[in-house]
Amino acid sequence: MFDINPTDAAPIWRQIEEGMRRMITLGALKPGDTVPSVRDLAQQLRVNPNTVARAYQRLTEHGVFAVRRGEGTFVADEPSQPKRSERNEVLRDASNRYASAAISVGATIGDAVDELNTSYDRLVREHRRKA
Amino acid sequence: MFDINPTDAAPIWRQIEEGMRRMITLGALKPGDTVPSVRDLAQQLRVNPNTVARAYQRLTEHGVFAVRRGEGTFVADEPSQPKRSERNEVLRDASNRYASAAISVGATIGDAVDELNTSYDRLVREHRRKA
DNA sequence: CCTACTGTATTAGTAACTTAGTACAGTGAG
DNA sequence: CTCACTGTACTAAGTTACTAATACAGTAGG
Repeated sequence: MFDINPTDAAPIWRQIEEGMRRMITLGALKPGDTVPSVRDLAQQLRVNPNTVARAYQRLTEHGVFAVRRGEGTFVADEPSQPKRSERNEVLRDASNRYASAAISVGATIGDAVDELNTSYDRLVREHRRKA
Repeated sequence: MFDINPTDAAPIWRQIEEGMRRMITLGALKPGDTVPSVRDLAQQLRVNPNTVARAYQRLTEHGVFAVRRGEGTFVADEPSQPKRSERNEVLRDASNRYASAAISVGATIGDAVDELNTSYDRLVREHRRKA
């Protein structure tokens, strides 16, 4: 599905949330698809079910997932994309962090862009593989 | 000097450490320059002196700063740059995080690169202004 | 000497995350 | 109905990280 990095500063539930959003954006998960159950995904990722549940709840609150109680969790028919303003804010914050890190280690803008292309392609490829 | 974002997931001491490295990389701080005292910078950034001290200690351990006890802290005569392998690792990790966030909000690679250019330029301009 | 500044060390408090265990309500297949 | 599965809720504990408050040690200048 996707990888969890326990050493990352970002909490696991956020990594799961982001991973699910990535898969939807890239088409590896389509509207109506069933999502692994809380307990299954927890076992697969070797984390606590509560951690997965937290990510699923957030995604449900934001209209990305739809829950049919007793049946399971599904990708919403029209998974809501974040508003453009919010999207831009997230992108800008992430960009600032990356630019800051890049400069602090002496990377040029060219280095940073090259590395970004590599990372982006890798993620796209990873998820397309399982679509 | 530089801005601190208290809402950022990254701890303040790391933001300070990164900010100092940026200023050195961009020439806003040169070898031999004196650095604000722990308490001064703490007051300026509205954070606890210990938080600044932690950043300074790390920079000193890595050979970026030099301390003369009782006198103050200075930029080392030859501030050490991280090894290429470590530099690449930091850059790659940061790039992965950025790419992941970008995809998760539906940004194209073009969007991500544009935003990166903006952030990079802004940081360079900010520090050049005070060099 | 003494005051004011430097960095440093120690201790405590606070908050977040993760894990664990248990329990409850709803659905569907046998 | 019964059983196995769904998501959800709650409490508790443990760990870790960050921040805060205070005291200590060294240096320079009046």
